[in-house]
Amino acid sequence: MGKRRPGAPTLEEVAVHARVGRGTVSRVINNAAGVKDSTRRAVQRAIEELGYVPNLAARSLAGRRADAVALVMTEPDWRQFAEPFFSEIVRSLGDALTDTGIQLLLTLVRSDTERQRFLEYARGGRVDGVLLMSVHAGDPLPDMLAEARLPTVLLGRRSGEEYVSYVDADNIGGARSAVSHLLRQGRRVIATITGPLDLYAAQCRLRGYEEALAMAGLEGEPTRVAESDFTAESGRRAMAELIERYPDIDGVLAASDTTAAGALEALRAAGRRVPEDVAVIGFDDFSLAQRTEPRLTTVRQPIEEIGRAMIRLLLEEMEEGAVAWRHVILRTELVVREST
Amino acid sequence: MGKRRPGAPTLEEVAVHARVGRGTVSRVINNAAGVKDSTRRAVQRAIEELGYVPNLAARSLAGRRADAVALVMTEPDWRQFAEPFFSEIVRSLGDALTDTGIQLLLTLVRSDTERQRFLEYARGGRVDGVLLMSVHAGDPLPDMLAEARLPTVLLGRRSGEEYVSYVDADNIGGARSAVSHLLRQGRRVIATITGPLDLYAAQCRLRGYEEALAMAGLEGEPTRVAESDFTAESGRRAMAELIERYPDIDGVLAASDTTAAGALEALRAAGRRVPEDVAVIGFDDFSLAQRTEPRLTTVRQPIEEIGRAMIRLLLEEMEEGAVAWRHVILRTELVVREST
DNA sequence: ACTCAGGACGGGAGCGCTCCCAGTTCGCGG
DNA sequence: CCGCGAACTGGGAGCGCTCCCGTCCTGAGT
Repeated sequence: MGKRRPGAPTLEEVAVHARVGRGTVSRVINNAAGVKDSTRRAVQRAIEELGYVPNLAARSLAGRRADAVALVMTEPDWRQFAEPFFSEIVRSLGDALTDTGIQLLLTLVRSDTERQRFLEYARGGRVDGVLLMSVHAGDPLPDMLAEARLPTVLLGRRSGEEYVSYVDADNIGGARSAVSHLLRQGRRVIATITGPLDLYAAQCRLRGYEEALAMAGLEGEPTRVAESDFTAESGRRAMAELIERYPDIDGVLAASDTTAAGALEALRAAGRRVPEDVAVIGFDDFSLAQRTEPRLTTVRQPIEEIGRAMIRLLLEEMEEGAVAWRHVILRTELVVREST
Repeated sequence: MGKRRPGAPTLEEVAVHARVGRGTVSRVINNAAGVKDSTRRAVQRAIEELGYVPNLAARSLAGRRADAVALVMTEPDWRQFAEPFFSEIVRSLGDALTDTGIQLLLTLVRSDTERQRFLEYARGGRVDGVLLMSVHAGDPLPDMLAEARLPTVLLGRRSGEEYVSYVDADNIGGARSAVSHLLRQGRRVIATITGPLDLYAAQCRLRGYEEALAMAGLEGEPTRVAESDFTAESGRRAMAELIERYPDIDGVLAASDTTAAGALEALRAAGRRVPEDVAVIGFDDFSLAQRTEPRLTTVRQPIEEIGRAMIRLLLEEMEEGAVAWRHVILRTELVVREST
């Protein structure tokens, strides 16, 4: 299956053509020091003339590295997270890798078969490290990768777990400061629309909401909670439900900007003005937050930093050989706009 | 950068452990015939005991193939196409590959640098073939891949181009039959919401719309067209615009189900009943079409078949070495539900 | 008992690169 | 003009596998 381009020139042929040794050609294509300028140019001309492209399989075999890392997504997330979050993360990871010469490969793992196949691929040495998108609690993949001693970094913690490297945003703090902001504005009937509560991030945001109320001495109050799945549609439904349950509601923290956008629609439909009657806060601060009407106050997730941190941790592990687990929790920040 | 797990067992070690030759172990892990059952079992036990995993770099080097294909997306599409179309395609490609032992790798190409890097990766032999998502007209990637003699299959044609293999749906026919359906229902003021018209698929759907009107002898009529970018939001806007321009509108063909969903909202907001006042037809038949209110009549794209066809063409090219261009145009089908 | 076809099996010869050491050349002070 | 580090350069020794050919063993046929 799949004969490769036959007769592709080899490094050896380039060496002959340039009248130098293999070692020298190798040094040139790897930009290594210690080659006279004139020699280097000669080799480069030979490469040009022959249309030489290094064979990556041979390079991997000899060099014992793949110069590639995988970003693995499991089915559930990449559907619901799909839109902005996913694409933003991929972009920021791509940016963080641009000048490392490392290829970013996305892989979908939707079934046990595919998980197994990916594992063989990874253990077979086709990637030097693995990035995992929001892994669900029961997924055995992180452990399997650890067993294979493959450098691995998770995006987002799973509950409490420490024996794995991860990068996460301070969801608790973000939610807390959002709710505090509402309280400072004099709002008193504050509800929250959560994400799917089997996701640790969603649990954290809920916790932050509760903590802020507690800090304000409102512990006695009932917590007003509706669950969503991060989509606009579910946000609309959840908001409608909250309006019904708490007619005097005057503030809402949504699970994401998308959810908040849905909530805004529901509020409009119910004739409530934002922010006069009800203040709304989103989460994420993707571009959507600036296109809503009114523009959304939201908790900014530092996507760019998350991507950079993930790559940094992964590279460190690749360097040192996965001897320690690293955790980075990035600060979130409230961005105040017109909806509060 | 990135030392690989040191001391991973090699095929040689397995051979020693099982007291057989390297050849035999190779035959076992490749499921090749000509190994006595008892021997095979012994080897498998040795593999088990040593936790042996084949080194894919060595296998690629010796076997001259990568057992992987890349699915390349360029920035523009994977944002706007994003949601259902993209995920459905990936799913169907994944399914079509499951029992070939070939890994599907997604790659994002967002800049010239990344295009170049991917090309090196592909020409370096890390993949045996390339699948391209809806490539835009000016993209040089297909030609570069052809030059490198890498088997390549496009999803969706670019205008008229023939010197490349592709799989596409019959967009013209689909749009035509949708509009004919509306005409048969006695609708006379029929508009269309197109996709971005720099996309050939969108042009084709528009052409189908025009052809159906022409076939019905309505050529004199003005064509009623508004452009969208496939999102629900743009569908809503386009629909609102059409209502204003053609108050007596009684039928609409939308660019996609998502667009149609937006159009439904705009119609509801304008107090038009569907299908009594205005009939709406979508395009794609993704699951969304069954969740709208009313459920959407739509032109079904055979995603499953598209995925299978792409893989089939690619495997054929990989087998024969990219000597011919193959084209497959798949029939679309009108699925009538409640919105007409 | 002897022959011989055919199924099993072993292992040499690479695949194309990197690593690294030994050899060669160069530049410069004495 | 010689001596000596330092800067270059060449090429052997693998990396771990597949391919393939030659050998060995088995058992049926006579």
